[in-house]
Amino acid sequence: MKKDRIIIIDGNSLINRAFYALPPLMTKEGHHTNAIYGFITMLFKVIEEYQPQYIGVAFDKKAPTFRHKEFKEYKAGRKKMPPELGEQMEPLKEVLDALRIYRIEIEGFEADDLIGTLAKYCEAKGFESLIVTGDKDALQLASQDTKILITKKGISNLEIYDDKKVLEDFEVTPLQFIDLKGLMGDKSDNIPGVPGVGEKTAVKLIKEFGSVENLIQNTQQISAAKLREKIEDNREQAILSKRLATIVTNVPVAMEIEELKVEEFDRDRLLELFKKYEFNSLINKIIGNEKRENQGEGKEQEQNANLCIVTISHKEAFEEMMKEIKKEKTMVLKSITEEKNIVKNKVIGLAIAVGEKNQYYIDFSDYKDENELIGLVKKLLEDDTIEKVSHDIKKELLHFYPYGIEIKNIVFDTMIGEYLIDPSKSSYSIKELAVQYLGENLLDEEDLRGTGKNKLEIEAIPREKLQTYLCQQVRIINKLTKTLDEKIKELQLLELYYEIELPLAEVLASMEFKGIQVDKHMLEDLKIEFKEKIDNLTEEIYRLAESTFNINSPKQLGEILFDKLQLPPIKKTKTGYSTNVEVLEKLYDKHDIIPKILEYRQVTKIKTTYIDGLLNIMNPITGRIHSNFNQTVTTTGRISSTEPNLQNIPIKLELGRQLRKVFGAQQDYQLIDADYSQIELRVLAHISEDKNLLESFVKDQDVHTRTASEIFQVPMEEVTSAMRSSAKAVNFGIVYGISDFGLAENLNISRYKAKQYIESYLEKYASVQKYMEETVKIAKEKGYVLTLLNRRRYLPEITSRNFNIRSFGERVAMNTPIQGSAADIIKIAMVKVYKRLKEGNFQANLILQVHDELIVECPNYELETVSTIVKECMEQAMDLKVPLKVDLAYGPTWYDAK
DNA sequence: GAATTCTGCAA
DNA sequence: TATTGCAGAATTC
Repeated sequence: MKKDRIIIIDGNSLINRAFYALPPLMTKEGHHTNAIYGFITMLFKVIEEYQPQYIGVAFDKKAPTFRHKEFKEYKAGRKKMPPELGEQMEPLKEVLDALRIYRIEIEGFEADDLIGTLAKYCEAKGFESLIVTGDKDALQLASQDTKILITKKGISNLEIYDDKKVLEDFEVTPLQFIDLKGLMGDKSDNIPGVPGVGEKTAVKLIKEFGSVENLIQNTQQISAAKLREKIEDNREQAILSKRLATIVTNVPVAMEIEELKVEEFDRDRLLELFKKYEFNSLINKIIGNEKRENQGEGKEQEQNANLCIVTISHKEAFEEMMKEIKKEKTMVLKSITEEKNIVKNKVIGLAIAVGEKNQYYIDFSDYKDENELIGLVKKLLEDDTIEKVSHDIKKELLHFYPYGIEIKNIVFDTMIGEYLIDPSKSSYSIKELAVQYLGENLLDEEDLRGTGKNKLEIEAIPREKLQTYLCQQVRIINKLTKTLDEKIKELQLLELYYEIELPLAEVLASMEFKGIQVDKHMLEDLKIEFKEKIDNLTEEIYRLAESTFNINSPKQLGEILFDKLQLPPIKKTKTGYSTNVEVLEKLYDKHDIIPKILEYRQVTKIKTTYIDGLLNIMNPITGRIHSNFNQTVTTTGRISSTEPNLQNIPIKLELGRQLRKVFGAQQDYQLIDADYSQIELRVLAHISEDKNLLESFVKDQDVHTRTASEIFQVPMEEVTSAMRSSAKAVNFGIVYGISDFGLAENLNISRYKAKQYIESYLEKYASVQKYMEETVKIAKEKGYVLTLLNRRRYLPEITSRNFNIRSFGERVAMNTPIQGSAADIIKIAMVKVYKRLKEGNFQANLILQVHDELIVECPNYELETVSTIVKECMEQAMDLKVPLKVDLAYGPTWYDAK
């Protein structure tokens, strides 16, 4: 018969391990959770792996133990538990209670003693015991039936020890482990041992004499005189140390072993706690397990349980569905396409939810007459009387543009909704939403396609799987719409959501679809030109270094510069020497190789990131670049751009700026470039109502010159360019949430001087100071900050007891309302421009946004009108206490339009 | 192959 | 130890 198995966990040891092994995790409300998370992950892992019949977690009690009574310095000098960990103890116990796992705690005894007693008891009963701990002390308990699982590096690796393994690894028996400690002592518990005896000597002695007692009775046999003396002088201390290190195995415990029997956990309570601590992956795991258990007949059927799908494959069925939709007036849609090309993607499947119960699914390859189908879908999606809801509607728009279909009457997007509710999340998938709001576990793309080399092409996914996947999604979206809408209302985000973000999705879709023209020939010529430059520089650098190496590798470059050439290392990174521009510039005159490396860096950056990058991603059909504009990435409300990032095309240095010549308007068109002048400082003037700052903008002064004049106390005419550029840095600093350290770094001046600059700024701009203090205060009280349109960002960092984290929170509190309000403003402008151009049937198109700048591709004959419209929409976007100013220019290329 | 680090580009 | 992003190359796991 198989033995019963018990797992005994050293709670204190394990939670400590988990705490230090994991990066800090925090909930929205600012509770630290990393130790709980790590502990539970580890717990689940051992339970899964060893399937115990019994389980218990032992904790230390605060009360002093017999060891303290015997030796009052016991555990003295031990560092107090950091509060970030301390606050996690009680929550962990709550979770264990929800798991219905027995907690073993007895006053006057340490967890070790309870574990030892329990293990010996179980051994006698014929159980197999597994002790999980991060502490080697427990190894003294190892035997054939009592095994010790010790955490190795991190938390996921456990090493298993029985008596044999202990002997193998440490050359002593488990019980002799105690003797070792008697001699070596233990710093962390403040057990003295014999001074001067370390691990090596202790092992040697115990191997020879067998035990501490035998050793001190036979000291005359120790040949080394010094060692003998040490042992003889510390006899009592060795004995005492051994006793302190001995785990007690006969604690009087009034406990029934049956209490430790594994039980069904309290599901609802557990999910509630996991939700509170935002352990979404654990929620997933539990729900996933339940699904698997209930399954029996395969995953598909289970996943289908909540679905009621009607498949549409002919006209009559489609029209039947259409009737149903018209009755309901609202539909949720989600489609999937072959991954080919943005301008000719082919839709494979379309799922539609109508009301709570019904899902329809159209498999495009099942439908006989494709033209007929497209016609019907067009009629449906363009029907202005039917409201459309989706998750990531921009994607849906793009899926249907190639068919000449424009989805009309879009009323909700759950992805954007959740983004406004909390913009700090790392992902906004339907799966996440389902877990968070409904506790449901869905298929995701990974389940569908697999990962790595086994990843399937979308075309290769079995049809039924695709159908289930999409129908699940529309069902969930439908369920979530109301909840999210209410939340949006509650947070006073209605205007931002319905007037700005939702219409913006369509603007972004159109920008992506349109793309921007690039000059392929020019790029190819540049590629050759830059390759030659790089080859020459490489050769030159190798010559100067007198060896070949990978110049791109900071590690190898560091070795050449700082070891071989003996240049002074200015700065270090986590892994070695820093070789960044600042460092290299300080070394500029120290060696001829440095200027070459700087040039090499500049040239390779342009070639690899921009020239090669752009050529790789050019659309072969349109000859244009269709960047992806993401609406739910930034925490402040800005838009981000990827594949490629068109928001960081070089401009500061002429060499890089030349690249802008490859971005052009098509024949007989111009690029109009319109950018806000000082939008962030204008926002700051508006929010803070600072007299000086307001006046600066109302009078349309050069704001940096004005700032210089204030800080340095000279008339504006006497401001030198050096003063102006310092003032400019201060203005930047103000927007970012200033610190003297940061300003000093940026201006390359002393921290003291930077502090003076800041102080004189805040003195002159007193209301700015007041605003900064106020916003930090509000952030601390409420836990979030708001933009002009109530866009919200939570700041759990701001109450941290860690100075760095808290300071970060404070800077973010100051910066987000400014950066975020500027983002609100340009988004309004984008929606307005798009609308005006569309309604006026202009041929011009908005094609790019770069945070404070809009780019429109415009036919020559519309130039004047469109320029006026763009300028007007931008300047009138919001009514502030200062005017919004827009600089506008146009030309055949982006280079010329700036 | 995925994740992380360093570097550097923009507003 | 200044805000928000994205990407390429090297390196590590």
